[in-house]
Amino acid sequence: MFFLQDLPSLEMIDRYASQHAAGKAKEIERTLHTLRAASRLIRVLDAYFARHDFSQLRFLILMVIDRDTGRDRFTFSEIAAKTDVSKPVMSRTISNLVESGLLVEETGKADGRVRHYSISPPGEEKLASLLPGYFALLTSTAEQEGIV
Amino acid sequence: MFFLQDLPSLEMIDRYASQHAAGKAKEIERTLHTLRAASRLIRVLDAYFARHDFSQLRFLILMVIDRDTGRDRFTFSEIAAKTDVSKPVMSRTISNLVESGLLVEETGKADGRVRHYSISPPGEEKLASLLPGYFALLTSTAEQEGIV
DNA sequence: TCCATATAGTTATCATGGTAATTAACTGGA
DNA sequence: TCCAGTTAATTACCATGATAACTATATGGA
Repeated sequence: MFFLQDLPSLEMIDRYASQHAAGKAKEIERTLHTLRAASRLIRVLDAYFARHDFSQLRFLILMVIDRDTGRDRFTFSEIAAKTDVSKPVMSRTISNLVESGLLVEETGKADGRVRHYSISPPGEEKLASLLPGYFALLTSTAEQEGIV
Repeated sequence: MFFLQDLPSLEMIDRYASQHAAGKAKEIERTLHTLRAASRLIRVLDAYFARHDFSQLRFLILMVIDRDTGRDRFTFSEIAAKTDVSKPVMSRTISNLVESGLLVEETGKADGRVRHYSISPPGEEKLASLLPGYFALLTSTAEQEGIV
């Protein structure tokens, strides 16, 4: 997350960056602006999921499993690859989803190390209940923050 | 942070969002793209500060105190207002900076509740040592991720 | 004066991100 | 066959974000 209420002015950026990024002040300003807008959007989304006793990562895990209409089971590694978080975080988060009954776990028959996961009916319901609000926030906040 | 390696395709977004955000698929796609790019940049910056035994927030605190050329002391509340994090996080992070000698703390004479902070010479040095790499990453990563 | 209320900051506790080290299961060559 | 190396996932531990509850100090009216 990036946290500044007031972004540095162009003049300040120039003062700081002139030695090592001369002439890039305008570019840096735009990047900081985008960074702050995105951080705020992430915060809004996190708060939305927290209000529903959920988290963005749990939501995204359900989504990446659900969105592939051709398959219903994915391995731990496949999910991890789609979501770009570290394995320990994925491990903990998936365990949470299994404990709360939103994912179903099966250990691989061919390879005993591999865990397979599919969405349970309650998982489908949870995902469906969160999607409208998610997309609504995504569009409205992005507009407010000037991301789009 | 936002975590998806593969963003949902336009078709998927349409399928998910059509009921509640009809016609906004293109907009949602752009927002998700920006969100992912910003998350990656934040991760790169965090890694940069971690390599230097620092954190983005500690850096930003030094910067907001330093950048105001007209003043050298700021109260806790002033710093908190400039940086948009919760008070407990600010409290912990400032304590850390004071313990490591980068900030100097004084308790207010007029009001015993208020804490004033100024940057120490080592704090100035630390800030100066981090600035070039920070702006370099900001420009290069932003370019790579297509933020600019 | 003195207490109720307000304000500044801290402490306690939790959630969720990370890396390093570990455990469990598989694989391939001596 | 069997063990050295590899791969899949977990455990242990830490950093940094949050909210709720608390402590310490100040203030203003009876």
